[in-house]
This record gives sequence, structure tokens and C-alpha cells, in this order.
Amino acid sequence: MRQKRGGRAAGVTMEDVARVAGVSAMTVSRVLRQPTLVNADLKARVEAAIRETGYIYNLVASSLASQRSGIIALILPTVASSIFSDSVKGVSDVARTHAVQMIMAETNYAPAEEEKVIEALLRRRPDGFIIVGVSHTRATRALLEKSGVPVVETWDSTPTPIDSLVGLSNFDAMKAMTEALVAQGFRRIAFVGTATRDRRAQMRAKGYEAAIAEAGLGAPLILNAEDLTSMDSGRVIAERIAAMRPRPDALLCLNDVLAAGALLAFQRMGLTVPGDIAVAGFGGLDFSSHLSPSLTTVDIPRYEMGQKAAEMLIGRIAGTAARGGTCEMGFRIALRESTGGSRPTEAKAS
Amino acid sequence: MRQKRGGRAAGVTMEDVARVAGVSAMTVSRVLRQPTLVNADLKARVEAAIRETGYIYNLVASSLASQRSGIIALILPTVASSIFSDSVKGVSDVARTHAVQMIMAETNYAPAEEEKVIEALLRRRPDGFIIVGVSHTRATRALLEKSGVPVVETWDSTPTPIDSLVGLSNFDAMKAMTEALVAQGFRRIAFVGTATRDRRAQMRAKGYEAAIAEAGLGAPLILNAEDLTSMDSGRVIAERIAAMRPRPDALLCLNDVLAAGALLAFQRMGLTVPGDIAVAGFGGLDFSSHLSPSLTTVDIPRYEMGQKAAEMLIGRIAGTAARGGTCEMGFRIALRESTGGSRPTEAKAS
DNA sequence: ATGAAAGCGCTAACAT
DNA sequence: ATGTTAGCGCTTTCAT
Repeated sequence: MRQKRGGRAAGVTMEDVARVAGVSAMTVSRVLRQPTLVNADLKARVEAAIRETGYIYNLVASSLASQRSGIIALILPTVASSIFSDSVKGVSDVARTHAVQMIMAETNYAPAEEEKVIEALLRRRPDGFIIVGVSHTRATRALLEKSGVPVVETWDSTPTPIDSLVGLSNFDAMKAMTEALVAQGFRRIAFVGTATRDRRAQMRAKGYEAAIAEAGLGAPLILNAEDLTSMDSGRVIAERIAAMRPRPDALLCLNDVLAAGALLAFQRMGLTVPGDIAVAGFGGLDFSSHLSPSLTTVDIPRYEMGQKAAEMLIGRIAGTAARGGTCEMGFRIALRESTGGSRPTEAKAS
Repeated sequence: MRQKRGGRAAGVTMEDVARVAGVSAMTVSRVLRQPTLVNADLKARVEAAIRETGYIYNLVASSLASQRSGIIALILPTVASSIFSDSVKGVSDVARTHAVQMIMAETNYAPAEEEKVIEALLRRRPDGFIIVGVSHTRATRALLEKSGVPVVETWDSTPTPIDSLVGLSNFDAMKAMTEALVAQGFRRIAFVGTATRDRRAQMRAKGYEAAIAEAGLGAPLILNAEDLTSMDSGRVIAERIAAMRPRPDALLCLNDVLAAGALLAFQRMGLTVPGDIAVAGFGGLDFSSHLSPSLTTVDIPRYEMGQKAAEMLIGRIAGTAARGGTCEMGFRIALRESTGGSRPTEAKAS
């Protein structure tokens, strides 16, 4: 503790530790960062001095001097949803084993907001970005490219990622789900989408439309949910569906949250699932299998996508992975009770 | 862009912007931080130079020079659970309006891990901490006190917070819930707790025990869940409960996730809720009201706790709030269908 | 209202 | 194996 020009009391610095241990600051730094390079008893003396002084390493100074922050930035549509929490955990677990910290920001599914938060995070000089989605404003893309920071995009697919990609084909997955429903015998399959321009949502809607067209089932029937992440939105849709004549025989939802909201709402109205109407979701969230009837869904490897993205990013940061790396994740159609169970149909992976 | 000693290309700096604008770096800094202090046309020139060069402010350097990181640290038991996500959002929303960023870490409900993550985060020199829980190791408390960083603890209550507190009485809340069940006429009320030493969980268990004792209902009946945050854990408990003879007439759970898991499992086994057994939870999570039957729960102001904690912390950081500030949040017993609804009930029998 | 000098606490590069 | 020097890119303080 010393007095500064400004009169503020400062904390213990590396210099203080060095003085106590009778070495130079560089030796303290080495003990902390490359302990094998220093003599055992010097090391012990430094470690004792650290304990004695209560020194806490300053990563702000370290980041400035080394030009590496040890932070990776995670950009999500929303942080308050179970949809992404497993991916976050996947990233977080990998980050921890590499001693890097994670900083998150949410875009509320809006590219313009994404641009803002990425710009804000860039000020912290993160060593890399993991971004959910591949659809960005021109400015966002330019910003990231100019910054030279490694980027891994995920939860969607594209032939032209900014840098690297952990991909998921929302189109293929929702098309496969729709085809599975057709194979189960459903003929009037309605889809719950969104009016927002969220690319993952749009690709899923297109996958549904493609399957409907290929099956020759007539015009697709799409309803838009207000809020993609609330069960209440699912309930609202269910009420609209229930009032339709003729009523659809199956309701396919953009995600499991909406599907669960719809399923429970149907039951509350006295409709049986799947007897009166079948329900299917997307995401494979934990609670889906606990519902009664259990929810048919597209199971996607959320945790693994987070892990994989973090591993790729850390490889890019370390320079061991090349730019342009791509890895496509599969999905699995989990047919459960809400669509009449899992008579042996194909379980597709890609 | 310039060449450094090491030969690495560096980004645009404030100095570069200053040169382009024909001013000193200090003026650029002022334009960015206290724009009213600088002459309008100088300001315009600087802003043009910023745009022209694509300058991105460096918060790492700023943090080091100003001794303020603009980061607040959030310590949670777990990040991958809906239980805390609304509180996170509350903190995040307030943080954003004050242009501070948030960095999170999880403790997995373990004080020893909490100590580790707090030490790790302290290295980033956050301007303040928000910590879920009031139970910490001696070392954690000493560390935080020595660091002098403002701390707001939340989601639990104590007369001796480290610094400031946004309190919630888990004891009172669970006692009130138990009393409500007794008032509804339930007599064999089982409780799902945990074997871990998580203080909030323990206080809830104690609240239950106190109410059971006061009602003269005999010995409390406590089962421990493996995992506090999975519905599957609730299912396992439900199976054990269903096999008991005589069977409890109500099951009160530590949180809504366990309660939902149990409720759905009972239904799957063919038991009716609340006819065969009533179920109640804790937390007031969004999906509770959507279940069928809707789940009786203790509704707590999760988002508001996050908001309030962030506001207090920012006040402490700015120096406008004094140390030792405390604010106690309330709770609300939400009687719903899973315990027979909210008909006005008679006073409890003894 | 603007600028110059002197750090903030660390690490890269070089020297021994 | 350890130390010295010169920054990293800002902000604080003081001077003008």
C-alpha cells in the first residue's frame, strides 16, 4: 500500500511483492505465469511474499501489457432463456479449463442491437467472439473483420462464415421434423413461427414449408408468436388454433418453450394431446421429456455446440486452428407421446 | 496502425485519432468522456477522425489508468438454471443503463468454489460484486473486505452483511407456504430439500419444520433431492413419495423445478394432483402458472431483486449510497390448482 | 478550453 | 535463471 500522486491508496502490486521477496518484478511475474522457469527456492520465497502481502494479480495491467485479455465474448439473442443456457454452460466449462473468462451480452434477436453490443465488447479487447447466428449487419461484419479477432459463429449454418463455424442446419432439422409428422399420418400441420426477421426462425419455417410442399399437403399454415421465449405466447397461439375450423391435426412450434405452452394450454381447454391435436417442438430442452404427454422435439446438441465453439475459438486464439474451420452438428428427431409415440421411424442425424 | 518493437501490427489508438484531428490525445479523451468540456468544432473534427480511422476505445487501458474497470461481477450458484435468469436480467438491464458491463461466475452451490471464483474475478478489478447468498468462507469474506470493493449480497437475509444487502427471508417464505398448506387442510406434508449445506435451502427447510411443529403435525418428513436444478430429481422424489404408506397428502418442494418434475411424475404414475397428492413449489417461475394443474408456489420478486441489487451497487460505487444499506424484499404465496386452488380457507385446526 | 508530463501495473524483448 | 529497459494506451494532474 502506498500513496499516489492523487492521494488515493492503491493495492499491493507486483513490485511490492518483489521487494518483500527480494527479487525483481519480472521474477514475480514468472512465478505466476511460467513457474517452471524459476528456481525452486526463489519461487518459494515469492510465493510466501504473495501470501504475506495478500497480493492479487492485476489482469487489467496484464491485459494491457500483453495485448491479451483472457476474455472471450459470447453474443446471445437472450440470456434469460433456457434455450441457450446449456450452450452457455458448454462454453463456460471449456473456458474454465483454459483459464479464460467469459463475458456475455444479448441482442434481443435484433441485428442492430447486436452491432451495438459487439462494438461495446470490442472495447474490452476480448481475445475472441462466439456469436449465436450468422446473420449480421454489414457494419458488424466489417467491424469484426477489421478487428482481426477470431470469431466462431454457431446455431446456424452458412457457406460464408466470418471466420469459423459450428453449424446447425435449422432448415434441415425442421424439414426432417415435419417429414416425421407427415410419416406419422398428420395432414393438417400448422407451424408457429415469428414475424421477426430472425434467420434461424426463418430457416425453420422454410424447412417446414419445404416438407409440406414436397408432401403435397397444400398451403402451409403459419402463425406468428409474439414472444419467442415465453410459454404464454404458446398459449395464445393454442387458443387461436383451437378455434380454427377445420382444426389442424398437429402443431409444430419454433421451439420447445412455445410448444410446451401450447401443449399445456390445449390440455387446459380440454383438448387431448395427441388425440385431438399433436404438438411438436424444437430444441430438445430438458423439460420436454417430463411433460405429460412427453413432447416430441428436434433434439439438438446444445451443450456440445457451446463446447465445440469454445474449443474452436481457443484453438484460433492459440493459433493452432486455421481460419475458416467448420464443423456441422447433427440433430435427432425425438418422437414422443405428444405426436403419438415413437413407432420405429427413422431417427435422422446428419 | 503502426509497427511495434515486436513487429506486431497494433490497432488505432487515441494518439492516432489525435494526430488525424490535429489535436492532443487528451482532447480526444475528453470528447469521448466529457464532451461538454470541448469546443464544438474541435469536437466535430475529433468525431470525424474517429470515424475515419475506425478507432475503437480501449477500455483495458482506460481501466488501468483510471482505476475503474466499469465491470460488475455477478456470483451465482449456477448460470444454467431458470431460477436465477430473471435476476440476471434485472442486474443486466440496470447495468446497461449505467454503461457498466457484467461478468458472471458460478459457484455450483459450494462455498469453496465461490472463494475461487471471487478470487479469480478480483483479478479483473471489478468495481463491485453482487453475490447470491450470504454464506461464505472466512477467507472469502476477508478477501472482499480487504479489497475494499463494494458488495451487495442477495437472495438471503442476514443481520451482518459484508457490505449491503437486498434481502429475502427464505425461512419466513417457506414457513408461510407451509402454513398456507396447513390452512388448506393438508396434514401429512412432505418436504423436498437437499443434503448440501446450501444456506438458502436450509433456511427453507427450517421454515417448513417450524410451521409443522407449530401446527402440531408431528415429525417433519424431509427427503433430499440429488440435483436442485433438474426436473428429473423431482421425478425421483415423486416416485419415492408415491411408494410411501401412508402416502403424504402434500409435497412441498425447495423450488419450482423440482415441484414441476414431481407434479408431472405423479400424473404420469396415474396419481391426480391435488386429489391424490398436492404439490407446491418455491420461486414463482414463469412456467409454474402454465402447468395443468397450475402450480402453487411462493412468488418472489426475482427480477426486482436483481434490479435493486444492481442499483444499490451502482450507488455504492458512485459513492452516493452508504455502506450497510439493506433492503428486504417480500414474497407472495400464490395458491393455485396444484393445492386445490385459492378458495378462502378456514383457520388451521390444531 | 487545451496540452504536456507522469504515471497506472504489468510484460516483451533484450542483456547478463 | 534472473534482471533491466521500454513500453502497452489510456487518464490524472497541473500548466497555460
